[in-house]
Amino acid sequence: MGGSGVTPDACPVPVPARRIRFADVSAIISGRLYAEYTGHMAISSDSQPGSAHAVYVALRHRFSDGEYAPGQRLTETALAADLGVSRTPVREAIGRLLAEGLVVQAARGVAVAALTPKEAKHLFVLRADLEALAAELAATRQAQGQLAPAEVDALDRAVDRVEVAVKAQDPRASAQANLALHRAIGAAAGNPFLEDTLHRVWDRIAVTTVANLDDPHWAAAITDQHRAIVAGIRAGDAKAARHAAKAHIEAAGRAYRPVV
Amino acid sequence: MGGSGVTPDACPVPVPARRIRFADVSAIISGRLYAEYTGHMAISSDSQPGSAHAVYVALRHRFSDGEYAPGQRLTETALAADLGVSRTPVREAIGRLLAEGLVVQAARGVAVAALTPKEAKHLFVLRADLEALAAELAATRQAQGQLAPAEVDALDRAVDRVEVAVKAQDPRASAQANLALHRAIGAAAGNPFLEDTLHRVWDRIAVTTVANLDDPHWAAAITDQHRAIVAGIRAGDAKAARHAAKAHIEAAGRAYRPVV
DNA sequence: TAAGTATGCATTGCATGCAATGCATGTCAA
DNA sequence: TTGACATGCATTGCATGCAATGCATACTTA
Repeated sequence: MGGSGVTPDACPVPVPARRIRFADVSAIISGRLYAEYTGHMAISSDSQPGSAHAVYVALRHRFSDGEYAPGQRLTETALAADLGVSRTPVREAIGRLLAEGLVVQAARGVAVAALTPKEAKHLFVLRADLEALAAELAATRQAQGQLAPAEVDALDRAVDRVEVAVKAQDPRASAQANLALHRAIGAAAGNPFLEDTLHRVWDRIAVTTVANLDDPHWAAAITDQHRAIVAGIRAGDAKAARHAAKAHIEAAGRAYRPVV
Repeated sequence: MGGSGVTPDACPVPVPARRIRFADVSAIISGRLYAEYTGHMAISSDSQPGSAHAVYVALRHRFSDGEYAPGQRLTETALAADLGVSRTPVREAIGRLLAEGLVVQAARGVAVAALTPKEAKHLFVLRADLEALAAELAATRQAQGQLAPAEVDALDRAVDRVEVAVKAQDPRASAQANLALHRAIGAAAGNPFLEDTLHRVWDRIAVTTVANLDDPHWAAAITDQHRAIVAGIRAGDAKAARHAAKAHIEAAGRAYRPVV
């Protein structure tokens, strides 16, 4: 389809741009709508083909592994060579990361997004409210009998795992277990959009969490707060769950120290 | 546009697309860290060069204008021809839209995301909480004297404009004014991450808002609810503002009817 | 030595070629 | 007429070429 089919006067499209010209021939397919999505909203990350997506996942992994220093510049050429693909899929993956705010536009390409203290504060404010909502919704579902007992039990076990890891002073395992718990709560809320938003926020903070658990004072308090949240959910007490979650994240925000 | 490449003065896409010079900024840094200017978080939409971004903005515009039917399929070839660019920037833009959930992966490419009633419900639950937080933060800032009087007055005027448009039974203007008001509140919250998240949610609902204001019952109530929110903000009463905002969005959610 | 300037090169951004894929349509047989 | 099958073609996905851009370094000059 090179440029051969482009009409010469097709180029100037006025800013309002309200004409759909592409409905010409093939846009609408025999009246059939393709809205057959299966709700792959949150964590749709997997089950997608193509190396562009593979690059995206790989980069994402490296990010949460803290493999790149905040502020570090990434060149698509280097990434392409590193991952053994051409620049096109790399470019596409970077575009998504850009849209998600995990990388920012730098002088010449992109750089790994860093968090200023002020940004961190804002993020934690948002996160506190989102997690409060998640806990609230989870508790509500529990009260309405929409939560499987196994799911609730899993929350308790997740809390246990965090406790063990924290006590073992294993920052990496702690962060992982902690994230798993919060993820589970997010899932228990049963709202895919909320879940998706939470993931965005967590990803943005990712590196932080590791550093957070170094604080012994904070480490001592974390399990109690986790238990309070899960207790609220188990009891179906939306208000209690909300407040516990909010308090927890706010405490986490106060414990936050930038990873310099 | 065969093999000649793009002509110097071609007008590929209807977007200003001013070049910004990073030179000044990055020359100062000159070290390895380009992490300073992470500011472009909320509404970073503009002030970015390149036709890929232009395509993204153009598509986004069309989406919120309801120019594409939900479920309608989009082919990158057609879009490229329509916008007068090659497939590469189109592909990149679509990637971002995909990441934002505004389009979904279809059988052969992507389709405009539709909202099932259940999804809409979830979306409004999230939105209610987010806007509640925004109102709360705005009120808090007002109480702390961080909000310019002009900004607060602007909120009132925005409410007025919605009222006028609704009374004039102009759905399109109503939707626009309504969005402007909510945007202003979001901005007054002073949290770029919250603002960004709100934008995502609004965009996902965009089409809905237009249809919403058709309901006369709802149209009658909307101004009072708006006033309650702004009154709470003006008074610096975080709690009142939060509750008013939450109630407002919940009411909007109930008034929601899918746009068939 | 420090400041200003010119130049080379790394890197991006876009266009396009080529191959793989799978949907849709037309054809043939029961 | 209806079903299955085969074929063609639209469309995507990836790689690569080419030109533009601006950073960094070396060089010149005061």
